[in-house]
Amino acid sequence: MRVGDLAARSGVSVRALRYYEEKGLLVPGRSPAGHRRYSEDAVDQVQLIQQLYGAGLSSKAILELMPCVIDGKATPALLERLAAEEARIAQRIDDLDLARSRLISVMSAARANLESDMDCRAPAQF
Amino acid sequence: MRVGDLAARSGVSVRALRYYEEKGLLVPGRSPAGHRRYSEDAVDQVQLIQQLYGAGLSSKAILELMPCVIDGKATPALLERLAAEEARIAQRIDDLDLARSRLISVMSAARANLESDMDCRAPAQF
DNA sequence: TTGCTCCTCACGTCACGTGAGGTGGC
DNA sequence: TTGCTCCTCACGTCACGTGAGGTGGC
Repeated sequence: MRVGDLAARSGVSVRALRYYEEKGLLVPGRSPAGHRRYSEDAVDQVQLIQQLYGAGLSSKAILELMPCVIDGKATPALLERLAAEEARIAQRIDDLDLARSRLISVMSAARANLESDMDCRAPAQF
Repeated sequence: MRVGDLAARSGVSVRALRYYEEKGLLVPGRSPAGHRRYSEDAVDQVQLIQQLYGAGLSSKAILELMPCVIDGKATPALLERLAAEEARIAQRIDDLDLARSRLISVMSAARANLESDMDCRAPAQF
C-alpha cells in the first residue's frame, strides 16, 4: 500500500510516516518511481509506534524495542528496559489520574461558585 | 522565594519557570535587581501546570483555565472546556492502559522465547 | 490532458535544554 | 574579593505541521 493509504488506515499523518522512516522505525520498500510501498503489517506497527510515543518513549527507545516487538527476540538487557518502560507507563497513568481528579475538584468548586453567583445576581428568579 | 528555590521545591527546571512566565502562566514579582520573586503558592501552581502539560494540554489551554483554577471563577463556557479536557485525560489513561498491556504481552512472549533459546543452547546444564 | 498522489527540501512550532556572556547579592 | 545565583539573548532538540516546487501513475 502507498503512504497515503497507510496514513488513512493507521490514523497518522503522511509526514509522521516519513519521520518514522527517517528514524528507522518503519522502513518501506520503494516503487520504480520512488514511491513508498508498505505491507499490511505496517498498520499494526504504526499503531504500536504511536502507542509507545504516547506513552512517552523517544524514537531512540522505540527503535531499540522494535526487533523485540516484531519477532519476539530480546536480550535480558532489553527485557529489563521493557520492564522499566512499563513501570514508567504505570507511573504516568497514576499521574494522569491525579491530574484528572484535580480537574474534577476544580470543576465542582467552580460550579458551586457559579451557582452562588447566580443566587446573588438573580435572587428571586421564578 | 527565588527562581532557583522554586525550581528545587517544585521539581521543574529554572528554564521551565521562565518559559511559564513568557507564556503568562506564572508571573512573579521582581526584586530591585530584576530577580524574580515567587510567593509560597507558586509551588502548588507549578505542580498543577506540570500536571496539565503532562495531561496533554497546551500552554494556551492552561492559560485559559488558570483564573478558574486559582480563584474558582469560571464561566459556563470555561466549565465546558474543563469537562472536555477531563474527558480527554480519561481517554489518554485508557490509551496508556492499552499500551501498557501490549508491552506486557510483548515481554512475556520474549521471555518465553528467551527460555526456549536457553533450552536449545544449553540442553543439559546441571 | 487533467487531477490526484507522490516526492524532496526546508522552515515553523511547542516546551523546554543548553551554553554564551555578563551582573548582582551574601 | 570570592563564589553562587541570577539575568537576557539565542541556538538546539524532538516529533512532527506546513507550504514550496516539481514529478509520476490512473
